[in-house]
Amino acid sequence: MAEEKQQGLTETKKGNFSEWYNQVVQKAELADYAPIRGFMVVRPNAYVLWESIQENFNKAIFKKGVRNAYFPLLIPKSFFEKEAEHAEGFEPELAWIESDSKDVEEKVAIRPTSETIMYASYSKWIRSWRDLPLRINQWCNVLRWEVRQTKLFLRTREFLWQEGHCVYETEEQAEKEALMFLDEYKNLCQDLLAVPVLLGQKTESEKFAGAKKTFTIEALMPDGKALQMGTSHNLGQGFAKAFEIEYLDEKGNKKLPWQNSWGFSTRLIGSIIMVHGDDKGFVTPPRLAKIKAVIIPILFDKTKEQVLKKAKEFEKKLDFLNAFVDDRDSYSAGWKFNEWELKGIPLRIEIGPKDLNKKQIVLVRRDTGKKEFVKESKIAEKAKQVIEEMHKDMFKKAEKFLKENSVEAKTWPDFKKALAEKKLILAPFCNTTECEEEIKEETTVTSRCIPFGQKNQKLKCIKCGKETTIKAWFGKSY
RNA sequence: GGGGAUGUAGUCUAGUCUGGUAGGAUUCUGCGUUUGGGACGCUGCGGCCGGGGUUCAAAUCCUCGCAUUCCCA
Repeated sequence: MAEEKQQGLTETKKGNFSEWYNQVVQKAELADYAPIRGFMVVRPNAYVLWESIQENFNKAIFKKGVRNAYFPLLIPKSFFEKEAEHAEGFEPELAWIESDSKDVEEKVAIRPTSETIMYASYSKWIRSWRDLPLRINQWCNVLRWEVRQTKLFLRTREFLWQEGHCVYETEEQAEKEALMFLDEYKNLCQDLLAVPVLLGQKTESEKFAGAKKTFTIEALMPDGKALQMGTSHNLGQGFAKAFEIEYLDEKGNKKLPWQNSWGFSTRLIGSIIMVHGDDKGFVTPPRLAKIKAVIIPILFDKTKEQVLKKAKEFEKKLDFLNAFVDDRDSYSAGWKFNEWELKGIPLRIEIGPKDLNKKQIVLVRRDTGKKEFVKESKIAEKAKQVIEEMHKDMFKKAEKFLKENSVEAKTWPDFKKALAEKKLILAPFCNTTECEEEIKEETTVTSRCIPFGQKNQKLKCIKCGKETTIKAWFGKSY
């Protein structure tokens, strides 16, 4: 009957994954294409997820002393010239503003990231060791003029993100906190989005333009591609030098501070769709969901009034889930089931005449479709419990997939075999740009990260055979 | 970076080869009957991606552009 369900998905997750993804995004009304190539409209169903992410993350970083602020959209050309590596990295993707205005002002570009514009302010604000550490975050949009094929949420020219930018007296502090924020990212992904991630450091060729070190969290998508979920950088003193951020220490000596920056984007929403979505549509991670339950009354003429009254009662009782009654008259119950499954509301509560008599309701989980009869008096408690179970089960399922699809390779043939199986591969690596280039040329895979905490090992690089002490994750990536 | 494919109503699609009144399904409006896994009857609204060209005549042919998408590296 699938072909008759015009509203539902016509492609499966195991079929054409890319087409399935596009359908979920559009049919669950998460995003739509904009009239300009490579741009997207974030629709309310997805924006509410972003707000939920913001709410949670703001709370976490506030406790770490971070305050939110907002800096300008436009960046003067000269700012890009101050830090050479940074400029070189972003130059190809910059969008310059053209203006018919007669004013001859300096050429400006739309921010691809805000290091430069923020640090210009920082250099004015920081005078003393007492001004440090300075920790500022901003939520904003950025623009990177991608030429590659775009994909809703995963790669668009404009996207929403947060970028934190901190300044410290010592490198030790800067790096320690870069790792601390990375850890917050991990918590956000795993505890809120139910997406397991691998932590590590980026290789030389994958690190951020202008950074000394880049740390990352990476997730594995169902098609075997890795998705970078967030990064944090030890920026060293390069930007401080370029933007003349200086301070006087306790002894009155002029010093250059150390910096870090860290960011994640609306790409996270793409990861949720891919990881948790199924053939019925989107599945909202239950802790993330703003509306956690929909109440569907089963209406018959004779009992309509009573059933609706009871449904409204539950709406109030379940206000903490932002539950709402779908009392639309023009749709059958079955239609509503399908619609809310497509849109991914975690819990469905059915109330019909049979339930009234038995003083119960029907509770259905979106992820497994499992139905349960619950006594009226137990519903709030039960709903809370199911939401937690659902989160844990969704995380476990994704974690199992990650484990089953990541392998260790000791030899180059092993590496290529694992690659053919679309796996994430842990392999000894010499961490040179040349070697990484060669691997990329031959296989199209890139390094994802170098896991933390590796003890000194005597290894030989998977490609060039040179001695090394580290292993790195490799895989295709978005 | 290379190679395909597609564009007709909110959605899916017929018509394109061979130029001649753009048809259906679904959604949507309204009314009535319905509602425990995509109900039904009647009614109404809504369309050829954009520019240029060929022609008596273009959804159809040519051309440029725009947009979307898939595969490979």
